[in-house]
Amino acid sequence: MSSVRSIAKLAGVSITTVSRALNNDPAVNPKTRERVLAIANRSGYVASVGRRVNSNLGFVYTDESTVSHPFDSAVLDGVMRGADEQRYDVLLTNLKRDKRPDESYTQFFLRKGIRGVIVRTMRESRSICEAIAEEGFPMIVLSERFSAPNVSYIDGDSRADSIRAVEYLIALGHRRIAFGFHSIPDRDHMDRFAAYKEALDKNGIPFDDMLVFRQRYTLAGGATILKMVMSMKNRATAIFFADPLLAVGAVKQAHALNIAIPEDISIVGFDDTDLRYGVHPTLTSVCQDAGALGFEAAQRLTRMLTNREKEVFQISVPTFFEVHESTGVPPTNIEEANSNDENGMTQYKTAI
Amino acid sequence: MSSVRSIAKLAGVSITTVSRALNNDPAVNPKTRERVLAIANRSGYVASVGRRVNSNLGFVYTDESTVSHPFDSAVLDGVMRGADEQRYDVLLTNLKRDKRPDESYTQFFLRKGIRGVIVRTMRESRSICEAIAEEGFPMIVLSERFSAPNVSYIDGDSRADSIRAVEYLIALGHRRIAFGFHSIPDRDHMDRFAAYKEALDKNGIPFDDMLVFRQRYTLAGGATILKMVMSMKNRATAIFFADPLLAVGAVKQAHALNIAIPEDISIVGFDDTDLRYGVHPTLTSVCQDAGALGFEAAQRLTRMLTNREKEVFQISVPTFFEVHESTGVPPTNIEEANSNDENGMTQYKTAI
DNA sequence: CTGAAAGCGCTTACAG
DNA sequence: CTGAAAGCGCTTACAG
Repeated sequence: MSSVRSIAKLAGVSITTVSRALNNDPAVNPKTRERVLAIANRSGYVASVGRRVNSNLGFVYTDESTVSHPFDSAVLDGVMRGADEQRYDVLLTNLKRDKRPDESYTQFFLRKGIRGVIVRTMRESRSICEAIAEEGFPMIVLSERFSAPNVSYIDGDSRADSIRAVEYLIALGHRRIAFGFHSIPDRDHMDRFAAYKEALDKNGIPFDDMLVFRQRYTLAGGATILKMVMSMKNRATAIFFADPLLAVGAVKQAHALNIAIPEDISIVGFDDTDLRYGVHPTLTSVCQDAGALGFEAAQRLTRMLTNREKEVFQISVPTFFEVHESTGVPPTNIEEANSNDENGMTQYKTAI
Repeated sequence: MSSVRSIAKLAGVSITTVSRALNNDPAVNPKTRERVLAIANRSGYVASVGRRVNSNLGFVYTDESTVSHPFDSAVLDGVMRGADEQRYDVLLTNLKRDKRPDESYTQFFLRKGIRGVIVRTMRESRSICEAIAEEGFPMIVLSERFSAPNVSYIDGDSRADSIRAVEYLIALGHRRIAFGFHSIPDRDHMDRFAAYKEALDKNGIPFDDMLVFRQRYTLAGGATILKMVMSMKNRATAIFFADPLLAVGAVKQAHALNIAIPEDISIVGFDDTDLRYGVHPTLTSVCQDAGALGFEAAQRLTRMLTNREKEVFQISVPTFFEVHESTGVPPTNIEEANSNDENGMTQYKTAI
């Protein structure tokens, strides 16, 4: 077992200094501190009370926690199953809330008794992941990608299928295709937005800013997008949603307004779990198994910790694209439908 | 701060014995062990490394973890928000998996660095909660009720509204009302089942075992129940679901089979979050705010820990009943609809 | 089944 | 900015 004593020997300092470095005593020389922490990380140090060793896996948010989103709750379920094998417990924690500004990430995690972390991050906090990797603390980032060779991640790669999804709509005859995504700037949604634009571009369809909609990841957000799309001049005939809740909310709103899917509007969703089967019609969707991603991340990380070997994983799991009943050819009488709107509400329901 | 030393003084033993009792050394006399652990609980003991004190709140399953169920993920979200105020971290752990058979619950929690627990439990493991309370470890049980005066709980009480829901169906004219619940025997579902029977009984409608359906809490489970209900002789004209996912799955399946809601069948759901708004028609539902329950539990427990005062909370938060569009009068031609089924699939869609 | 004493891991007041 | 030494909380080999 790694201890202050063994670290002291390796760092060529006293155990006093090691303890100070670990506890962020400002008296300690920054260079010394860094050397000590690097060694602590290399040797898998964690403070122990007698024989007692905490085997906690951190499930760490760099920003706000979003545990109740379908993606996160499925991931967390997978993480717990993955942590089971090596008998780790999962500690939920939040860097934004709890990390003291002057302590390093390693210091923060060690203070919490965490041996390794699975990190959920937003676009702006990517750099935090790079900093943690730089310190050498055992980590796997979930659902982000990094070019730096020292950052481990497991990523659901939805780019190819997002292009495929949009091109599928184009092949059906759609030319006005809207894009809906959520307001948290994470990489997944950026990917899907880029793919959306790329697919349009490849097929000679001009990108139109008016067709891009951003809302909070709620059913209400999806409903709002649907209403906005249906009420605009020269409206879209299809929507590609980058978020499951937005897609479900839009379908629901369409029913409420008596708008037929796919006769009046085609919808492609995104699904982290099996929500696409929860609505009618079943949503044509780009899909990933969030639970499997979480399981994989936790299993790999805990095995690594148990075996005391450092490896870097950079894994991209491709999504899959499923065609169901929410997509079809665009309505033929779209111009009329848009124009004969007398008192604000068009009568949709193209069929019948 | 409570320490082995202070406990030793109070218990009239040496610190050696205290340490042994805490660590479950079999050599220690059971009576002594019990006395020491009781004092440890009373004084809020938790092992510390130097000044370092872990402030972990345990989110503990007595059986299988069900983190991905909408109820649990909403509760967990609330628990994290509630734990924020007093800056506790949340440790997910599982008694079934990790507790050694010979250690007490207190020993188990202290070993994990947990100061207080929020417990999720099943019918059969209720007694575990009573045992934890008996040991005196700080705990709040979520979504169970206890008559023992020393067990704290926060419970969403759905009994009155479940009766109201079934009576609402009866008032609409329904006489054959099915009941669908999930296969995990928790108290909530038992409550709702009892309420269902009580409502029938109060209104002179005989209970029929054939109308009770139990499935795993999945969309597929709900779909199965709907298919079974629709295909039975002398079928039900309404279903009361005790689980959100079952209700949503049933609605979806009805759409797929072209069965109109509520024209062909009325559906009352149960909703822990806002899923009722995710389907069409919006589900008439018995509702509770699972996130609020979790928040309340975590906030009360952590405040209690911070203030070092022991209180017992026995709180029942009533659900609320919302009528939406999934319920209506029963179909008039039900007998014919049941009989003119030639090749196995009746043509429903009463309207039109 | 229990305790005095040695010892381990860590922190910290004191000294430089 | 650093370390030797005292000290704290805990565990454990030894003794009874």
